[in-house]
Amino acid sequence: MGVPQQRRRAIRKAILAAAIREFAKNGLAGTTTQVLADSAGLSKAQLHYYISSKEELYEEALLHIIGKWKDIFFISADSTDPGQVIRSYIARKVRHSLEHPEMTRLFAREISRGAPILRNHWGALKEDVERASALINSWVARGLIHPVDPVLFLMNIWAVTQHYAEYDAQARFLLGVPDGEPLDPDLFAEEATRMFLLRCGIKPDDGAAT
Amino acid sequence: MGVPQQRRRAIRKAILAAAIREFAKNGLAGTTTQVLADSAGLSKAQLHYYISSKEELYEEALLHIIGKWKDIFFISADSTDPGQVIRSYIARKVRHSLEHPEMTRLFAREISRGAPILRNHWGALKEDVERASALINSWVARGLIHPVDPVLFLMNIWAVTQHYAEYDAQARFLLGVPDGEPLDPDLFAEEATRMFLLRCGIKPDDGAAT
DNA sequence: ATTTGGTCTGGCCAATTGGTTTGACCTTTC
DNA sequence: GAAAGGTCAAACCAATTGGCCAGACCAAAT
Repeated sequence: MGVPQQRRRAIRKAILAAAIREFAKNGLAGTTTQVLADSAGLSKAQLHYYISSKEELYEEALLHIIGKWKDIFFISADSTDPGQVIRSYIARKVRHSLEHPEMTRLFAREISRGAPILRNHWGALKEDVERASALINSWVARGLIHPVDPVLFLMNIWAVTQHYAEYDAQARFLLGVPDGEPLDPDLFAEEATRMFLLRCGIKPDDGAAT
Repeated sequence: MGVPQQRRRAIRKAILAAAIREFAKNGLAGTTTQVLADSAGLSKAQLHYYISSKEELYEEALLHIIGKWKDIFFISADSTDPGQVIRSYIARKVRHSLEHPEMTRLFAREISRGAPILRNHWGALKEDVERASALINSWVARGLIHPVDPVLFLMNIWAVTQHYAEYDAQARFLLGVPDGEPLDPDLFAEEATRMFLLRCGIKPDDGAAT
């Protein structure tokens, strides 16, 4: 691949990052192509040279996010210890939420609108959820955790772990963390893990079901 | 008050409801005054006769929401039973989230943007949180519940209870509930209550700390 | 009947928007 | 070195937007 190809790729990457950043802040309609261009360090004409339309860039940003998530939040079924699986999953999700809040925010915005775009890509989501549900149900069947509705359990984990990306501003205010300083992922992951493990009947410290 | 005054008030109410509905869907910039007018059953000119600007209407909608919440989500300290207080609080929040998802969504959008408007009205929030925190701390001190960071505890309750308003579309898809049918508040409230009570060391069934 | 005050309408305008065009510039290839 | 093709900036365009205005309408008061 030649140098120009690399340059092209770098620009596209910058555009995508800018898109996620800006769309997350003010939504599809609330983000002008001029703002996108500025945010990506390009002129407006240059931006339009690389993208076909604002709407398509929006969809691309969403697809990029769910693709990335599929990689990061894989639930490995090879561990026999539910406590460890849950703990690791929550820790990864919290960390990602705090490190890339724009992704979570953009995703939330889209769902909150009724998911007009992502609606067409829900097949993958369903698959993942069903795989995770099956795993949780198998834990219940083997008596490793207390009975629980796996879908509600998963959705509640998402709710808690994603909350701190979306409500970053509120959390900072209530916890007294200034804007420059990062929020501590361990603080949230700790508490969330304790809660969900307790829900499963697992003592947070030793990882064994009661 | 005369009939014309009533009419005026009814129109303003319709405008406010339309504002919450539409702003929640597409945000401040994404909502045109024409759409607001249509949604309120008025002409655009008529709308502009009743409001001074789109931005001000947006702020009014936000203030209306937090004002309403202050009334609904008051945590009464007169009950000596933490379990009952928590259970009632969660039930009210879930019910409200499902019955008026637009309010929760609009609020979430604003916070997610960094709360540029609501930032100026955070005094009230802080007060409420501090009152609730004091109550929770007193429970801990009296040994009624297990030790817990009250702010994290509260934020996690919000996360879970508000989740189903924001992620309504996703929840419907995963639970297989068609768009016409309402989501069952008890299903979510049940699970959430169980979880947070367990976190406090309260057995969900009898309401006594272990 | 006429005045008066509030309400409403259609038409209008200035500003902004997404996107295009034109022509210049640069790099590669022959 | 010149032809070709990719890249870019400035000007531009059509469409949309928030908001305004002159006057029509209308109910109540005189």
